[in-house]
Amino acid sequence: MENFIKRIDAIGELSAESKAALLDAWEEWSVPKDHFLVRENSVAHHLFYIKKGIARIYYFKNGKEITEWIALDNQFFFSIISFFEQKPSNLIIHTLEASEVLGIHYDKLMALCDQYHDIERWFRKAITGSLILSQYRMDSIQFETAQQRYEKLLANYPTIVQRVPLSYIASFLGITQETLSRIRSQY
Amino acid sequence: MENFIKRIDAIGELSAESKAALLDAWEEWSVPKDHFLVRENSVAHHLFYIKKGIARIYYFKNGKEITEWIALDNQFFFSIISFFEQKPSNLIIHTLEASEVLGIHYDKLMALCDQYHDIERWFRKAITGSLILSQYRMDSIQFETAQQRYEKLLANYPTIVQRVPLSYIASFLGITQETLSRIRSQY
DNA sequence: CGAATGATTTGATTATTGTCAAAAAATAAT
DNA sequence: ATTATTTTTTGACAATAATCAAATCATTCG
Repeated sequence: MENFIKRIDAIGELSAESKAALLDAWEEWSVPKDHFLVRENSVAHHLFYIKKGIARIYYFKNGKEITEWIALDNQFFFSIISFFEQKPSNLIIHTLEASEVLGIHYDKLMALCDQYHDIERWFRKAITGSLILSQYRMDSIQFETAQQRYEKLLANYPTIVQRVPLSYIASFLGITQETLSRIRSQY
Repeated sequence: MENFIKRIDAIGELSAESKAALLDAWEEWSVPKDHFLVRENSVAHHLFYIKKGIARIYYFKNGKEITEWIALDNQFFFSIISFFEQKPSNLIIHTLEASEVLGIHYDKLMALCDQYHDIERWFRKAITGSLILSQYRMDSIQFETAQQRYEKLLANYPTIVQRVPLSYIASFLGITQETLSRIRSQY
């Protein structure tokens, strides 16, 4: 639980009471490899945090799998559009390793935001962080070559190559697996 | 002021008191064409709303202008990273027509968020909208061809082509002006 | 172990867009 | 109105990555 609380604290300060209420709202699951946390065409009810393991967030577009995000140890992750709009989406969340996952239900989080002003602020800051990340990622997709994006990914997550199949990494980078394979052969 | 209030209301409900406080916090400027609302390497102190006119948000990257956003009538716009982190950025905001602009100062907005829980929630919802938009834009950049992106832009903002130079539109779409010119010649 | 299945690499070709250069068109200035 | 300046278009070519196909390489299972 240690790292999780650190991540919660890093987002924004909370009163003791609010923090206790927030921490209490998370459910915990231990799931095997190849488990679906969110299935296709369902509403994303939870915002997740991965304590241990790997989860892949992906969807089908014109019959092809598009990997939107790969969440490693100690990351928050969720299906942004489906979660906020509480509408079904084609987004799928699937574990690539046996994982320990925490999740908070949309209704519970909203209730906490209603009840505690500082949780509302905390969540506002969390979303702000997401938005900033999204801006950086957009810049990366638009202006960096496939090779630069791959090198950055390696620098940020050195273990990812050993733990995630090439095809998923390629699709996360927005390139084909053939292109990624050619980039790797250059080393 | 009519449309502005509609946009404020559309984001989220506010009590009469909060709404009055929020509305009171906006400053109003009438600026000529070619006016800089935010200069390079300065901190973005304001979140803006454009009542009338056009503003372009851009920055220099490797000596080239990159247009991050083009704000037309009745849109909110701001330099996301600089505003939230209150750090100087290379982002420039510049009017392309004589414009009427509203702006709220970062400190004032934060103070209102502290004071009124429902303004905090309102702002959280506003940022959520921004994040969702950002996700859709990322998808568009990654998977749509330049032509598809141009057609979408035309559908959403039919007047933009008459009001904004081609080179800015191209840079907003993430393509060169030569490519955009070739797309247009196909019609 | 050895076949079968799945993942990755390699090869050949094509499509899209970028780059650099110059021409043409549009706009502004004298 | 004519010149000057800016903007847009066109042309030739190069670069990046996609597509389709086949060949390796690795892993799993009987």
